[in-house]
Amino acid sequence: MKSTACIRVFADTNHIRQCQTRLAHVEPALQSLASVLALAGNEVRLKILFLLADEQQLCVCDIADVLQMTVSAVSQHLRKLKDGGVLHAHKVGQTVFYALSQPHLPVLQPLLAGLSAAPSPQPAQ
Amino acid sequence: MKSTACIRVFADTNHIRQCQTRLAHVEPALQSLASVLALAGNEVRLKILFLLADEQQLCVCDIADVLQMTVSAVSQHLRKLKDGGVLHAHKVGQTVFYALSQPHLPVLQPLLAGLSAAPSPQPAQ
DNA sequence: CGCTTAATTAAGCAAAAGCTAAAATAAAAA
DNA sequence: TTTTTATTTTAGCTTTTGCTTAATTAAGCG
Repeated sequence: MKSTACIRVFADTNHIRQCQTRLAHVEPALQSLASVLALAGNEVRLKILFLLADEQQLCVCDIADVLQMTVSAVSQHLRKLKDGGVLHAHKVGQTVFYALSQPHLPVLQPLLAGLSAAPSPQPAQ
Repeated sequence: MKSTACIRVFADTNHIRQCQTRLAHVEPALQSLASVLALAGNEVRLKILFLLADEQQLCVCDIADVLQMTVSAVSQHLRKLKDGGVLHAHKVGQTVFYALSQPHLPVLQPLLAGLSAAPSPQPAQ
């Protein structure tokens, strides 16, 4: 993808290759993490995750009410979160309840917990 | 944004309003967090962050070499990260070095640290 | 069964993202 | 000063995202 390489003084080819190796090593984990962060990196979805961390479980309708959004729009977000393994759903009668799912909880819990703690962007100085 | 409210049995209006209040409370922090996660939720940018966590600082050229990407493409990612307060740059001669910045480090550090530790998506069972 | 309710899905569209290629800055070096 | 090098910026284009509206599926209930 790259045509002209930099010919700077410090072009340490060994170093470059070392970085590439290290990257390749974590590639699968990094890819997985990136997808979770991409899901959480949307304000609406992060709100949904925050609510579910608080409330254990909520139905589509409740979430739509809280966020003042269309059921359809919310449902589409929930689908993404479910597909990403962040949420799981269980149906009771005709209502579907969503809840945080195990797999990525270790990543999300601390982020969500930080929200209730620190209101400002700088968390403790 | 919503036309018809759900008329389900458990439509607890008080509960809904309680959730809205709690959300409103963390709104600024949540917004800030979402923007950082959105930045990190891109594979290329997450790689850049991972590299910088390892290497302290790198120039645009180095990163482009490691990622096998155009300098221009990398530069555009770096700009977003810098605008988001995740990175800062300092120029030495004609080369610009980028490094992780303080403000959002408490959020990012644990995520990046988790990468080197656990190769699989499930971090310890 | 037909009707209502909860939720999903599909289609369409505007906005945002991410890349390429080319032009513009800026700081050495010749 | 002209040229080279490192980086940024711009324009253009394709893909993805997130919403709306309308249609569809599914589960009670009269």
